[in-house]
Amino acid sequence: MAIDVPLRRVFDYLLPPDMPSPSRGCRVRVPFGRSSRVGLIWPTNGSNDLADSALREITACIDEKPFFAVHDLELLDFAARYYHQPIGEVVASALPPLLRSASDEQLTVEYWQATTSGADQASETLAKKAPKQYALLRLLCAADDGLTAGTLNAELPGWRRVAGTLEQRGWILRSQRQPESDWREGAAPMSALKPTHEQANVLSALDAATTGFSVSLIDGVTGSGKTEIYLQRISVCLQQQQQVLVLVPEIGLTPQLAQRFSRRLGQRVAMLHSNLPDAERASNWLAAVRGDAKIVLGTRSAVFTPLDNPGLIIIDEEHDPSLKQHEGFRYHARDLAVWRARSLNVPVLLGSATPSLESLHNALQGRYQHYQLHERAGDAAPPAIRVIDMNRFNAVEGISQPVIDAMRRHLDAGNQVLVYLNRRGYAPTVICTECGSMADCQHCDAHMTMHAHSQQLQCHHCGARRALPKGCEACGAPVRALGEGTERVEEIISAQFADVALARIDSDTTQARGSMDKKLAAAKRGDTRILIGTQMLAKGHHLPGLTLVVILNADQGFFASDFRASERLAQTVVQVAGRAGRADQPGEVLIQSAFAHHPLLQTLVTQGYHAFAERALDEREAASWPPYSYIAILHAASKDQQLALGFLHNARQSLRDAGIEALGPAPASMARRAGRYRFQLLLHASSRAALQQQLGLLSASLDATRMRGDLRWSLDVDPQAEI
DNA sequence: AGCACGCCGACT
DNA sequence: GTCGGCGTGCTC
Repeated sequence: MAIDVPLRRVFDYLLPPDMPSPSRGCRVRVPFGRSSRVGLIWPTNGSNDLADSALREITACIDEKPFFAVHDLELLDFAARYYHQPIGEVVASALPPLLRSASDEQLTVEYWQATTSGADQASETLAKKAPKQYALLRLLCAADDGLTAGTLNAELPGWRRVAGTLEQRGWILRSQRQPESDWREGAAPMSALKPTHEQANVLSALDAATTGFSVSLIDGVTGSGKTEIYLQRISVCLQQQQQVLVLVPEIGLTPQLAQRFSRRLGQRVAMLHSNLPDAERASNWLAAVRGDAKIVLGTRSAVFTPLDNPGLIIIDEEHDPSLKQHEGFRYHARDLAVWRARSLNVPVLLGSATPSLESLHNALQGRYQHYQLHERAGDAAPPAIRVIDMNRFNAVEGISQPVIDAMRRHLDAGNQVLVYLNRRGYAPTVICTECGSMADCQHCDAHMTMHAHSQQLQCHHCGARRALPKGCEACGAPVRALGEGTERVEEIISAQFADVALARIDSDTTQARGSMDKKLAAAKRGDTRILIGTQMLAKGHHLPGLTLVVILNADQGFFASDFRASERLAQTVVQVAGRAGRADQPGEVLIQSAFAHHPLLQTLVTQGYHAFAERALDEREAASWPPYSYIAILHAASKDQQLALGFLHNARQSLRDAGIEALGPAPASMARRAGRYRFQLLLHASSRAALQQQLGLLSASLDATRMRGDLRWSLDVDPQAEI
C-alpha cells in the first residue's frame, strides 16, 4: 500500500474476509496510526517481516476499477525510484487534490446565473448606482446557462463581494452542478494552414514516425510556427482516435494555447493546472482517464495523468526551468515525459526556440531527431542584436545614452519599445552615504529590496518586510537607492519620455487577476508604447508594434557560480529578443553589459543561439558538467548551523567511493534563508547508474538515522539551480 | 507529515 | 496544583 507520508516505504494490510481483492492502483481507505488515510494498492516487495497479527485491515475499497493502468503505475514507480521520493508522495502528486483524500465527495462546480427578474434589473440606473453589481449582472445575463465561479474569478475580480447582495434580492442564483461533461467533438475543425516549405519538410519527416517511440526536437526560432506543427501532429493522432498529452511550463500560457487548439481541432481541451477550481480539475482529469478528452493540456504535474489511449506527448518550451519542480518531489516533467513515451511506445515532440543543452546534446548524439525551423512567419527578418558596453558609456541611473537614443528613434517612428529587467522593486537595496552599510534581511543572507510605492524594504527570498527607514539603520546618516529595479526604471523612463504612455508589468503591478491581460491588451491596441517588465514579459506574447527590445542588465548570468546560469541567460535574451519586429518591421535588440566582450555573450550575439550552445556544451564537457556527467545535490537546513553541516559531513563519510565524487559540504547559494542555515553536498558521477546506486544507499542510510532538532534534508536528482 | 507521549516552567 | 512548551518516536 502506498500512503501519502514522507516515508520511503510501503505498508501491508489485511484484506477483510468479505472484501473482494482490489487490484493494483485502486484507492482504499485504511487505518493509519490513530487516523484514517487513503492509500493506493501497491505491490510490496514481499520482504515484510511483520506478523499477520500486527497488521490491520483495509476499511473500505474506494475504486472498483483503478484510475491507473499498469503503464501509469510503472511511471510512478520509476519516478519514485529515480528521484528517491517516497512512493506515497509521488502517488499523491499524480492525483488531483479532490481525489487524493475523500472518497464519495460530489464533484460539483459552483455556478451562478441571472434570474428573469434579475435580467430586468440590468438597467442604466443600476450601472450608475452600483457599477460592480451591474457588471456582474450583465455578465451573467449574457451567458444563457450561467458561469462557473472560476470563470467569474477570471472575468470579474472581486465579483463575490456583490454576488451576495444580488442573490439576496433574488436577481441571481447560485447552484452546484456537475462539471461540463460533454467531451464529444464540438465545432467543425478549421482547415489546417498551408505549411511553409520548412514546416512541410518537418511534417513529412514526422509523418514517417507516427507510431512507436521516438523523440523529436522541434528547434524553431520564435514565430517559425512550432504550434502549427503540433496542431497537425495532434490532428493525425485524433484521426486515429488516440489521445494527446501537451505539457507547458506556465499556467499563463495554457488558456491561449487551449483556445487555439480547440478552435482549430474542433475538440474541447482538458486543462490541468493548479489555478483551476478543484472540481473542474478533477473532472478534466477523469475525462482524460476515461478517454473522453482527446487533448489534455497541462503544467508539469499533468505528466502523470493516466490516459486511456495515448498516442503522442508534446512538451512545449522544453528548455523552461519551471518544468522541473524545485521543492518537495523534485521531478523534471520533460524527462519523465520522455521515459513515459518510451514505456508507452509513442512519439514525443520537444519544442523550443532555445533548446536546453541536454536536449541539444541528445540531438547531436543522434538519440533525438533534430528539426530546425529558421524562417519566421511572414518573412519577418531576425532582429539585429547589439551589445552596449557599459564601461564605455556613462549610464544615467542604469540606462545608457545609446539606449535612450534608440528608444527615441523607435518611438518617433510610431513603434513600441520593451525594456526588460529581471529585478522588481525600486532598487536592489539601499546603501548608507556615510558608513556604506546596506539594508540586510534579518533572516536571510540577502539585501532587502527597496520598494518605493509601498515605502518598504522587502526580502524577495523570505517575504520579510519593514518600513523604509528614514536614515541608515546603523548610523542614522542619509541613505540612497543602490542599483535599479523595474519600479525605478519606470520612473527614469517616464521622466525621459514624458509624452509617451508606458506600462510596467511585473508581479507587483499584476497582483489582481486579469490585470496582466488588461495591460497586454492595452499594449496590443497601442495605448501604451513603452513596456517595462520582468520575466513574465519574456514569454509568448505577440506585440505587433514592438520593434525595439532593451535588456538592461545581462551580467548576472555570466558570472554566477551556477553552471547553468549562462544557458539560462542566453535563453532569456533570445526569448525576449524574439518579441521584437514580428511583422513587416525589422526588430532591434540592445543588451547592456559591463562584460560586453565575454566570449559566450559575443558568440550569442554575433552567431546566434546554436553557436552559443555549442560553445557552452564544450565548456560543460571540459568541466565535466551535465550533460557530460550526472549530478545530485543533498541539501540540509537547520537553524543550528553545526547541525546541518555535521549532518552533511556524516553523509559524505557514509558514501562509498564507487565511481562517485562528493564535493562539499558547502554553503547553499543563499547560505541563510528564512532563519535557516543551508548547506549542500554535490554528488557527481560519470555514469547515471553509479549515481543512482549510491543515492539509493545514501537515502536508505539517511532514513535510518534519526533527525535531531529541526534538521531537514532533501535530495535533488538532476538539479536545475543553485549549484 | 501528523499525532501522541513525556517530562519541566508560569499561571488561574 | 494544572496548562502547555516542543523533543522523541511511530505509523503496516
